[in-house]
Amino acid sequence: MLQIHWIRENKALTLAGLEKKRLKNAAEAVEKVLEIDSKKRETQVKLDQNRAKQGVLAKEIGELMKAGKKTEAEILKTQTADLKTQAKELETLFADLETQLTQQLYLLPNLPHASVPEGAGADDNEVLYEHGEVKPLAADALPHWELIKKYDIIDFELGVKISGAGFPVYKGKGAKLQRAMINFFLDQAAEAGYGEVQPPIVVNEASGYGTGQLPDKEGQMYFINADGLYLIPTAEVPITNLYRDVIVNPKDLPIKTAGYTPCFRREAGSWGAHVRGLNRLHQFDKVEIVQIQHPDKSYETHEEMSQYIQSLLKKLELPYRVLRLCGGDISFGAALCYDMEVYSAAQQRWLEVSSVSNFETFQANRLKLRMKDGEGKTQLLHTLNGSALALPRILAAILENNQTPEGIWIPKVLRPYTGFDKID
RNA sequence: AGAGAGAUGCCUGAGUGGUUAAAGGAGCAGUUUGCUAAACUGUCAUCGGGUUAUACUGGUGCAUGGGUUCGAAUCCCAUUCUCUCUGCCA
Repeated sequence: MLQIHWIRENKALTLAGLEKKRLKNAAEAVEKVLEIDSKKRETQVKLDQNRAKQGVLAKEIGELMKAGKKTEAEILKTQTADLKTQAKELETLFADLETQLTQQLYLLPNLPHASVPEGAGADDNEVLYEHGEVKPLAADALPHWELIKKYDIIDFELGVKISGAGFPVYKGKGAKLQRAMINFFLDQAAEAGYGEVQPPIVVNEASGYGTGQLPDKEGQMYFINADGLYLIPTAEVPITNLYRDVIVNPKDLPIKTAGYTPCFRREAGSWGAHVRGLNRLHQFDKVEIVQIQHPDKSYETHEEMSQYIQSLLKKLELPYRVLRLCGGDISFGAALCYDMEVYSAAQQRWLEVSSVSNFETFQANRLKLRMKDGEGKTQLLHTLNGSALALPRILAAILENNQTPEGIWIPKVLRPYTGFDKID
């Protein structure tokens, strides 16, 4: 959430940023926010003055009562009564304006970083870097949804029976490979200095608001009605919310945390060849890395996280590219976002396997995640996160790219974890 | 799930209706000593008004939401959470 006093003082910058993000009616939205804000502050002044008077009167009444001057106290009481009726009106108005302001602010996305390219959608994203050779496959090469049947390592029909579409059952070497990847990613993260956590995979409403999934992406999350809890769409939610309402010591920065969790997404309305097989699931596994950083250093950190994620892809020997998302494609809360995509040879398309974002103070403002700066003032921190990595599409790419007549070769780095070197 | 106790700032913790969220600790800033340490002083949540910025100044905040009262950390109601005991259980 953007900070209202920042918008107040940087109206032009706010507007330009919102337009780059392709927010509809940006000018209108900014005007509305500022108007509510000014009314709210006006009301607060009146209310504060009213309360100040009430306080003075209450004190006087107290003294009169002590002195035994009951009739004089009664006179002052009638004055307080008038103030109280006024105060009640002002309080209602103030609360209403406050709600309105929050609701309006929730509608505003984060402002994009200066390096974010202009653009309306996925076609305008900037390719920053490509790595690895895209080898042509044999004419009889199969897409991963055929390979998993051939080698019997993932069963979608069984998943349908016990849960529904998009909930695959991993079997045999498929299940083992999943477990191997999780351990590999967690070990790598530990080596890179991330503290490991195992967070809950259901979260309350406050956590959903903290990282920005609520209110606008409510429909994307599974909701447990009986207890008012949401299944997490990503470990970003519980891990970042560990630091909700926390004032950290700047010496402890950056705070680096990693965790493995299953992720749940309803993905309402998705269909077609692009969501076939492992391309898009309702439940999948992911290792997530999160950093909390000093505002002056968050862009260095973003670069460092991007390099770290790329190092994983290199070790897995997968061809990949890095995109800098344009204003129209970048997510609601992010100021800067790189997507990592691996090339899926049999599908002949790029698959997003990671997304690393700097949220600047957008989440921290909702989380009330702060530090004390040099002058003893509280200041919002920056939050960043990235997938390192999401398993299903990595698995799809490994299956498709590494298929040979003898079977599917496991990347060398994973072999100590799987205990086998090919699926056949 | 049942009974009892409890929830106060970054942390510990006093406070049972009348100006003040006591006190201590951590952190930070300043002063002093040749460095460190120590000592001393200050600061310590949040929204405003005011100012170029200070200064100055008002409100709110004792788990959350209501209520009683001229006045609530303190009394009442509801909710959430924590601890202890009992029950159940991977």
